[in-house]
Amino acid sequence: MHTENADRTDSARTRILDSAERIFVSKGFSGASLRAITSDANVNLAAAHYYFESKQGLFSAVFHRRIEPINEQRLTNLERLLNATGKPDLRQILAAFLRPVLLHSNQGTLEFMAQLTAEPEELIQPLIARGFGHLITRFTVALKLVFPETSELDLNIRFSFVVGAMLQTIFNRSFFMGIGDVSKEVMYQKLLDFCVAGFLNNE
Amino acid sequence: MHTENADRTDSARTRILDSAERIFVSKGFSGASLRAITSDANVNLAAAHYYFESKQGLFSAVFHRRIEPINEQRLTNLERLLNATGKPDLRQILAAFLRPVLLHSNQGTLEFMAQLTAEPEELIQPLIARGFGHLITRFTVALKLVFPETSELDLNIRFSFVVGAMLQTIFNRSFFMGIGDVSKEVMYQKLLDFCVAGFLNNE
DNA sequence: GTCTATATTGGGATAGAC
DNA sequence: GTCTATCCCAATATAGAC
Repeated sequence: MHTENADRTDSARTRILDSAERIFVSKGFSGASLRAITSDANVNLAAAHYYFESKQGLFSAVFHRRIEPINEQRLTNLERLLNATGKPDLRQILAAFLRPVLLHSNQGTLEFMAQLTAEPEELIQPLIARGFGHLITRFTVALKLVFPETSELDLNIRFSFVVGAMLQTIFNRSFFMGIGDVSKEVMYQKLLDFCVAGFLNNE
Repeated sequence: MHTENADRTDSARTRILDSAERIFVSKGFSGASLRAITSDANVNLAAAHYYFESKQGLFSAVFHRRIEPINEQRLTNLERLLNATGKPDLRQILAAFLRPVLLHSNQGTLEFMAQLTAEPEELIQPLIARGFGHLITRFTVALKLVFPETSELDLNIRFSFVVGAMLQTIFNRSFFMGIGDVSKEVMYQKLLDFCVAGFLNNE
């Protein structure tokens, strides 16, 4: 799928990915047409099929390009944490999960991730399973170290609140940053404070 | 748009609304076709246009049927609270917002509400403005009574975390209720505890 | 108010020239 | 690897009979 020379061919391929990402975000999978995407990317309609075979293939490629690096970073953060200290604290674990998204990702990646939750089951389920399954397992195990008395179900429920607050932050960030001077570092701290406090109390 | 007799005509109209709600939820606005909706509702394709004029009109009707009663209930809860006590507490305010959704709405309504956030801007922006604008204003004012020292921007940010956790709860509820025996009352309490603690800490 | 039939558009996908 | 042309299908919408 990937050739060794990387100039003109990659730039067309990359332009398609960039345009697709933006249009999938604003219109959703069904609402985005290959015609709109390829026109935006200044390539021929057939190029999309040449590089990605199908619209689903293109969506999948957009997904993996952005989500996998983030989740690898999250796992790296977590492993480093567990190796350094026998029993990490809650804030460190949540930070390992939230930091790569809130601080080290561009807005396009974030909005694509948020958009994912609303796509049809049959489209995203295989992507989620491959991209997030291992991650959630590892974080649940880590959380269990901090809350050995708490059931895994309970930990998963609280963790879903964290995910929800994070996604809402992504959706609204540009909105809030438009109103006041709210940097992404500030948003990150506010979100982390909120989640740590919420997680702890919820015994 | 609405006739006085309410038997066969309303039942067709209602069946279309019900089917539309379910299919919009699972496929999104663009992914849902009038053909799929009317076929599911056992009415003719043309009936959808007869009752709702266009696909957008149908979407709008689904929105108003479900969201307006919920938001009226939220406002009623809030007004009762403010009239009863000079200075309500945070938990009461958040409960006024969350209770109508988590305890008194059917799953279809909830999923439709969650799905909303991901629809294209131009589709939902007018609906959101009309359906949620006043609500958010009133709740922000109420929160300002509890946190007079905190900026409105900050209150809005924290409130968005609450909304995010709520939406994630909607998305995942059937999932969690499948795993363990987690009733909606339990989910509601866990969510409320999480949000109150998160909101308070985040000074 | 319900249905058939159809106008019209737009979409994904592919064949085949270059 | 890029482009044109086209196939084929599905979609919204509407006209008009009943």
